[in-house]
Amino acid sequence: MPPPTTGQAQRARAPHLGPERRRPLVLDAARAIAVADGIGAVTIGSVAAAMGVTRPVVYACFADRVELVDALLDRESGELLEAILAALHGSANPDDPEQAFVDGFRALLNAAAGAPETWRLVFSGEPDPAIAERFRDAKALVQARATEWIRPAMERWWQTSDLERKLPVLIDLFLSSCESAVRSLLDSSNDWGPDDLGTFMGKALHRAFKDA
Amino acid sequence: MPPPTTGQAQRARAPHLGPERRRPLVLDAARAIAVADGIGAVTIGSVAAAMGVTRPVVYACFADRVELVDALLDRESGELLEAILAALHGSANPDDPEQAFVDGFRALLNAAAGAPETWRLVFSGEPDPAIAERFRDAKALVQARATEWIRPAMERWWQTSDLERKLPVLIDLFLSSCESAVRSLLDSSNDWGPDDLGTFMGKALHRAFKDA
DNA sequence: GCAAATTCCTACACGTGTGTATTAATGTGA
DNA sequence: TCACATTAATACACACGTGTAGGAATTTGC
Repeated sequence: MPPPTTGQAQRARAPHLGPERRRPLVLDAARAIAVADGIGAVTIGSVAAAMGVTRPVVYACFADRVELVDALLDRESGELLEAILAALHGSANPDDPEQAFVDGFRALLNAAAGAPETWRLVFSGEPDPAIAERFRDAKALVQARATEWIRPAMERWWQTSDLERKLPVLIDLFLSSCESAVRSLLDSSNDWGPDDLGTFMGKALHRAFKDA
Repeated sequence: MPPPTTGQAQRARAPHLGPERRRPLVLDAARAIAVADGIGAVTIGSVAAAMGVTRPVVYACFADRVELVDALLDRESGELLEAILAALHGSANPDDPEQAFVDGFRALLNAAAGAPETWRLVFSGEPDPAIAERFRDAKALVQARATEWIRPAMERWWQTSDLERKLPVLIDLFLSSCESAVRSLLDSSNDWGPDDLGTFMGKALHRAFKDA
């Protein structure tokens, strides 16, 4: 006997989309789960359940969990990494170091404000050993680029002494400050916007770096 | 037939110690695993195997995984939290704000240098949802104490304007900088020590906060 | 309309980790 | 020395996640 009119009918069969057309939907579902419960909660089963489909359907789109999360991070963090690197490059104002810091932070925070869920996802940390590698790689790239930007700046502007020794410490401090700024921006319990927070943080970090 | 002289005899039965005497040994094994492979690798099974014992023996000491890791974090992070709070309190030099920052960072980093494994463990992040809560609690406590310390300082020393709005941002920046400093100290690829790094970071952060 | 290819669901086998009842060994005190 | 309490090992049942084969439904092309 087919289910009566009471309650929901037992779940209807999902439409025939095929791997190609379903793949983006899988990533959407995966992102929703990751934002809500962390990347660790993204399993083949949870993604399948979230989109009302069985696990083999997901396996038809991605070979395994790692490949799925990999694809998710590729899609989500691509423009994010672009934004970070652009924020570093675009702020190379050779005459006004303070303005360069401010411009950089404002560019970074405007990018974050434009896609808050993505940033919240990537900045929430990496609970999964199979995924940790990706984060390490991305961080290493940003670190390298930041070093590229900061080293000549400190040489040119402030003739900082003993730079090779201080640089690693300062780079870590700089990146931590960027993360902190993004956190503060995404923290909805305050009313900071990208521009005023960027100015505030940029000026503070400029002071910290100026006489280092 | 008992095992011949070749190879190791099949593992001997563990001595009768009882839960009370074995509990600290369990925590030692758990810490070793956590330091080596992260807290996520601390399972009842892995701990039992590491100490040459079967899982029920571990269950006799701790009701479940959460309670075990909880106890580990209690034992390991107790004096660590003490050290952080002491670093905050001890540096309340009311006349010289820069020296206060330097003293605070130096106290923090000296504590970290004194028990590097513990700090590396706690600062490596929190891969486990069941454990994340503990970290959040500890962080909230430190944040509250840091606010207590920084708010009057900024009022008294610098009459910072619009403090209520700026304070959350500055506190997050401050704590991020502390984490960054500890990371740099524990990073063996450089030659910074607690005192010189503390001085360097303390001065930098003082400049950042001075005219915020 | 209807056959055929595509796509989805059901069902299984496996691995790892949890938590517990039962059985066997060890110490210990009389 | 030997019975008895304590303690450890074996073995089981369960939950959850992975990954795969085979049968049923839906599209699509003719």
